[in-house]
Amino acid sequence: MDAALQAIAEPNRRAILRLIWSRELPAGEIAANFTVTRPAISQHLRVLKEAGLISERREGTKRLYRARPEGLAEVRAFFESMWDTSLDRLKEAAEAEFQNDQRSQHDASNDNYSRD
Amino acid sequence: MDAALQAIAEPNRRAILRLIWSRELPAGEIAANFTVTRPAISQHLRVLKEAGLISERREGTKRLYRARPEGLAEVRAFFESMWDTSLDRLKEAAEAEFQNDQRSQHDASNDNYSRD
DNA sequence: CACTTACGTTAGTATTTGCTTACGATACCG
DNA sequence: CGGTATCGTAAGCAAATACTAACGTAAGTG
Repeated sequence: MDAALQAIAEPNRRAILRLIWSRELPAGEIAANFTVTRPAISQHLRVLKEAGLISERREGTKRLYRARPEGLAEVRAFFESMWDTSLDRLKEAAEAEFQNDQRSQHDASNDNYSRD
Repeated sequence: MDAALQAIAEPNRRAILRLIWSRELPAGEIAANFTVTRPAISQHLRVLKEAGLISERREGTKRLYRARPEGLAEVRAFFESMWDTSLDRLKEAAEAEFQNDQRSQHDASNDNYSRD
């Protein structure tokens, strides 16, 4: 899962993933959609493959790539787990609000980032 | 959203996020949970904050940090969108298969950078 | 066979990243 | 005021990263 998160942190790799999410494409056509060189895309494809996010299939001299949704689902589980624990927090917040009616800043969090 | 994905790609930052997901914690106590030095954690906190993933509150000489689920939700939207487009694709694929075998890239995905 | 197509791989490089060791800033307390 | 917590910032460094140019490889094609 660590490798998958690392892989999708790169914008070009996310674009690749989107490109071959539902249709299979040869490496050349994938690379044609980017400004970087073909070897660069080839390297990105390797990272994605080793992260389990895409699959490769050879057909003659071509290599067809396709996204592997199961790989991303693995990453998605990370977020779901976070939201599960977030229920604890919501419960705490609810209890606090029940005890004393204080409307200080329980939702503000807008732009109260302070700066020196 | 780019910054958020980049931020959670780092294992220590994910650990920080989990640590302050449901409870507010001062920087020192956060750092106490790691082997790296306190300044390193301080830098991670800055990255997380600039990515909109955490919020900071000052109390005396302490700085209390807390996760900002809205930030992660933003990232989660990325995954949802992937699955949404996947449905579109599947529908298209089904229709295409029903009608005939036609290969025109009418959807153009998005910005297709070109290169020679 | 030579030649082409469609790729990956290697070597080298500039930039970014995560870290540590100083140092600076701010709130507090006597 | 000086001294102590608590914490961010600056500088510097080793490692990782994303890239390009050049080369290597395997599958056709004549």
